[in-house]
Amino acid sequence: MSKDHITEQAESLFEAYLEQNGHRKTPERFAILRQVYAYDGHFDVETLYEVMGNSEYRVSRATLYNTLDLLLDCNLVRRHQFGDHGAQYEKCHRIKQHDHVILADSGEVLEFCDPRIQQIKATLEELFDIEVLHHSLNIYARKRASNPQARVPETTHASHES
Amino acid sequence: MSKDHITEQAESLFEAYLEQNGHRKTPERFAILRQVYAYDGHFDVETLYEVMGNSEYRVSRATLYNTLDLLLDCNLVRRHQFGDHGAQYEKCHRIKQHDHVILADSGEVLEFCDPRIQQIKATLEELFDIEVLHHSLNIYARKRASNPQARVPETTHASHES
DNA sequence: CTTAGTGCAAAACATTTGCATCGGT
DNA sequence: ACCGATGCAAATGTTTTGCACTAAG
Repeated sequence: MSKDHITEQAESLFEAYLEQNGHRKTPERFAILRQVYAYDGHFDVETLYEVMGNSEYRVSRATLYNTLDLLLDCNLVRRHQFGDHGAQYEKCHRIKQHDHVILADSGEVLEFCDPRIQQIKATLEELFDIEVLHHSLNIYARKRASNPQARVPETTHASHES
Repeated sequence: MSKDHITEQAESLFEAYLEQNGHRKTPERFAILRQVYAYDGHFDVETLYEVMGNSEYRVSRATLYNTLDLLLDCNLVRRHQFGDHGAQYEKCHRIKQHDHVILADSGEVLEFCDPRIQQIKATLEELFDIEVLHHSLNIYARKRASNPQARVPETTHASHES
């Protein structure tokens, strides 16, 4: 979990972003970026705060919110609002765009990627004469009792998480 | 805005729901339902609270939240989480399912309905062996400067609001 | 040196909860 | 009469803000 290729790449992008926007390159910011990229899956601010407490740099919640905003702005993290309580964040290496299925019972989050969402966005850009910046697609579902062996259709790619 | 057909229908459904679930049919609950259905477009709890203050029945915020939960449960309203601050609600006559485009600049909300989202849901049901309960698709975009006349593609149906 | 960034604690905000009272059933 | 629903205010949990201090440029 120290410094893989993706994390290094993210650090470069972050550094460039900070320079270009006249923000200071503080050690806290990079410590947060590293911690965010060390994380697999979703996390909330409180969790990040706690785990940063044991890290090289201890940062305040205010700094976390501040830095997460910067990371959102340069697309190095994504923010999600699954339920009602508190936003969830996750790292975002721009490959591997995906959306989420939230299971009602367990709160478990599945990921999937369906090309049709891109088609919808393209259609909307024409229809409304807009430029789509990003989107959020959350499917709320529950596990089915029967039919244990599901087969995998062709268009959609799925992956699991936590 | 008094009592159109849709509102009457909603009241019947609400009444049936309350009976079947052993909830009391209080005047507050029906006053809220009527006010919700008098509303065109999205509203937040605070706005509803204020407008209810001038209404036949003045209700507390607690009752609003409580009643909105009931209305959500019987699918007479939908809840949305567009930005960070506070949920937005809207009435939901089960025809006319739609999703939202949020314009970054103005916060204006456009509505659209694309059949491909249903296809995606069907695919996911097979793929993960789940039963989709509902979904939330928000497209964040900004207006385009150029290309004033956009033409309307075939698959997507659009509507405007606010 | 200048001033953005930080930590801390207080404030703001939306939502939930506890409790006494009210009113459907 | 019973007990669920209400209003109010206090509590909760998350995010923001004010301010004095630190450190990046």
